[in-house]
Amino acid sequence: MAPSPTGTLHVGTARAALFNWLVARHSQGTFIVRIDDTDRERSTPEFEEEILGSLRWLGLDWDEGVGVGGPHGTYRQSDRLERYRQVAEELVAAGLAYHDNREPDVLEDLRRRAQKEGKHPGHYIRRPEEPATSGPIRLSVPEDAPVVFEDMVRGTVTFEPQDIDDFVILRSDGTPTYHLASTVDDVDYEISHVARGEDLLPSTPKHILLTRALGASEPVYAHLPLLFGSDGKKLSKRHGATALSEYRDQGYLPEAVFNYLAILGWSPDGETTVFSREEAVAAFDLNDVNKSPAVFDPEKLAWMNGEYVRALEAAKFSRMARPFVEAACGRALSDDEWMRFEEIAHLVQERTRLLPEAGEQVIFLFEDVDEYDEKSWAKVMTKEGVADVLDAGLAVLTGLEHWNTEAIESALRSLPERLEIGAGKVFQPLRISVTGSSVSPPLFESLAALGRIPTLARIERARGLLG
RNA sequence: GGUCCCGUCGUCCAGAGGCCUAGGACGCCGGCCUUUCAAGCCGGAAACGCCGGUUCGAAUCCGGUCGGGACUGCCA
Repeated sequence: MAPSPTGTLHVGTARAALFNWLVARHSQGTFIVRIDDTDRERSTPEFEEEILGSLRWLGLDWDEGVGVGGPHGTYRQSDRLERYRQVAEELVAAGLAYHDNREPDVLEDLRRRAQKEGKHPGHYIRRPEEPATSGPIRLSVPEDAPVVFEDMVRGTVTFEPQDIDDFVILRSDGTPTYHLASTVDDVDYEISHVARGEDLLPSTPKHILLTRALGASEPVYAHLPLLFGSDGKKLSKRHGATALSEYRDQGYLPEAVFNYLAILGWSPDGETTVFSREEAVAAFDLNDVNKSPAVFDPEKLAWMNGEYVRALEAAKFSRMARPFVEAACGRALSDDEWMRFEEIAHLVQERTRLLPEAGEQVIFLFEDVDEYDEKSWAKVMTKEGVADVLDAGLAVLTGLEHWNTEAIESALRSLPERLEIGAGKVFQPLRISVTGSSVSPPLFESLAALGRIPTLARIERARGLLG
């Protein structure tokens, strides 16, 4: 795994990392995280931290690389610039690469010519007659044989030499291009498997040629299908959240995101959708990964998150929900208030897919209800007899000796029969009066958690509005 | 334009010549449960891009076609 710290960790990159991790864990291999920061302009330490943090959050621990060390230094390309420059020069000395001092517009002409003739630029971007001693260094692409390789997800992939141009490996400022740096790293770090996005498939013959020029043999490649947005285009900002950290901040559970990402392009058997990390590790095989791109569906992720939220231990759910509840209320809650939440937390948990939803469900516990959901009011509170229901409710609740779920339930349960109306006709007006909406956690528990005084006050208030 | 990759329900994933009247999941629709909403349960609509070929038999193999995508930089 070799992210570039030029931005936050993208979900597509996270998925590639996830697959790398699965391969390593499945085969008891070594999962390595290195940093591709040759783009000094855009790379920052902050992004690097963000990316590593996101990886850890997802649960992708690495055995070797940035932060944890290993036999190959810092695993940061910016610390190896000299190594890359040396390799490039050795290749020049060996006659396998050359300096190219042609002007950009000369090269541009060659490309245009190729395009005009319906050919690949590789036909013309070649070593010039007169070798230069300055300028960027290009690799000399051997023109005698096609580059063929077995991709673990694509199968056999073939590139003709004319379709590969003599690409730049060392820029004129002496810094390596991505191709050089990443290939040298693969060789130096003895990488056995490279699983990366399909967008790098066209670069792979270059990497293979470079690897061979270095006298090494290439790793096994696996090019993962890309992630698309709902419009079938490469996933980007306009499709919603693309940074993994946004999901963390919005209260998604890492296990759920892990599971969802894993199922994009792979499945253990075609029947199972929800599975643990361990099950994924046990079943994973790069050969089983799909070839076709996958559309990232936030709806299914939300559902999946709900599966994991419901499976959470009660205490853990409360702990995780707290910041979202407080955010919904706009203030921190006292321990006393928090105990009231915990009374109905298990009921909230069942109704939560995304943690922020937990907050919305319990605002009524902590904030007074001074306006009501318009639709709910219109549908329920304007009906005949609602005032009588509230009066009756008020009467039985006021007389309660103990204020708890059981007492409230037994008091209210008798009302429908006594008033000779349906249960819903009794409970919905009370629900709206107390919570402000016709949708809420179960009524008796809600009233119990809210407390006697506020409950009665709210019913009275709603009763007053009915005139 | 060129090179390469891809093509099963709206979406994700099964299917590696007969087990397919194509299976599972999300979403959607209907029902049950129920004081609401969820959850759960039951049921439903929904796909092999198209055309040829190989074969007794093709979603599965081959060719073509159409469609989509990636790449095409001294970015990664």
